[in-house]
Amino acid sequence: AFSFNALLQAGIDAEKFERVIEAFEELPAAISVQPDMISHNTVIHALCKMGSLDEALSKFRELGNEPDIVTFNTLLNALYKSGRFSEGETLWAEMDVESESRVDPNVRSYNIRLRAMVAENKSDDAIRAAAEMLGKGLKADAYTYNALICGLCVNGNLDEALKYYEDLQRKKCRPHLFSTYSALIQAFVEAGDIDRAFKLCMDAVKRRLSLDEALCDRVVDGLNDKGKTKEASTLKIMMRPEGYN
RNA sequence: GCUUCUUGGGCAAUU
Repeated sequence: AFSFNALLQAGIDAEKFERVIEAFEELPAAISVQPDMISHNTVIHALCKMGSLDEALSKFRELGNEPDIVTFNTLLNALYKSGRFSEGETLWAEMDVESESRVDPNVRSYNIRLRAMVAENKSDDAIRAAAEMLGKGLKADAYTYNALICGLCVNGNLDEALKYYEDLQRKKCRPHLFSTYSALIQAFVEAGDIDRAFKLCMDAVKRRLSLDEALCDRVVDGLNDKGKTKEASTLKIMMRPEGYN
């Protein structure tokens, strides 16, 4: 069944979703393999990716008590991503409920949900959910921080974003630094806090991270507007790709 | 142990 599952996954990688469904329906009888949970999850993933979310959901219902954490995560992600936030929340509640078929949300589940919450401009809910996650003993990872920081920046919740950023500095997990820094710097530029933006640029340089040129130019312009020409030229030199001389 | 689920811009990656 491993090679059967690998075949299904290969179909997803190649974006031949109809072929995945076909193979899932026809091959087991033809080559006498028993689809396992991974097979079911893979085909549900394929249905989600081809936009047949409702079909994916009915496959999920057919599984009864079988669905595992991957099944839930796949469907939650698809629901949230396609703008069906409240249905996602309903499914979350179903997963998170006390019953014999209970499935404990893991860090990935929370990461998926946190992204959805900030995308819905529900920063407070996201902050609460993150705290709840930590309260359960789950550890925030790079995805968690990235989702929170980028989402809070976009929502203009800069104080909270900075808190998570500082929190992140103390951890050793490696976030996706490019988007984390880009989101923070852009948000502070737009909020007119050019000093903070400059400081973040310098932090990024220290981490040997090359930032987006256009964004750096905006910081340079902002510094010049404030008469901070020394900082402006520092940043210009630091950011030059052929720099370090 | 190996196959399924969440973020990601560029560069590079010895045939």
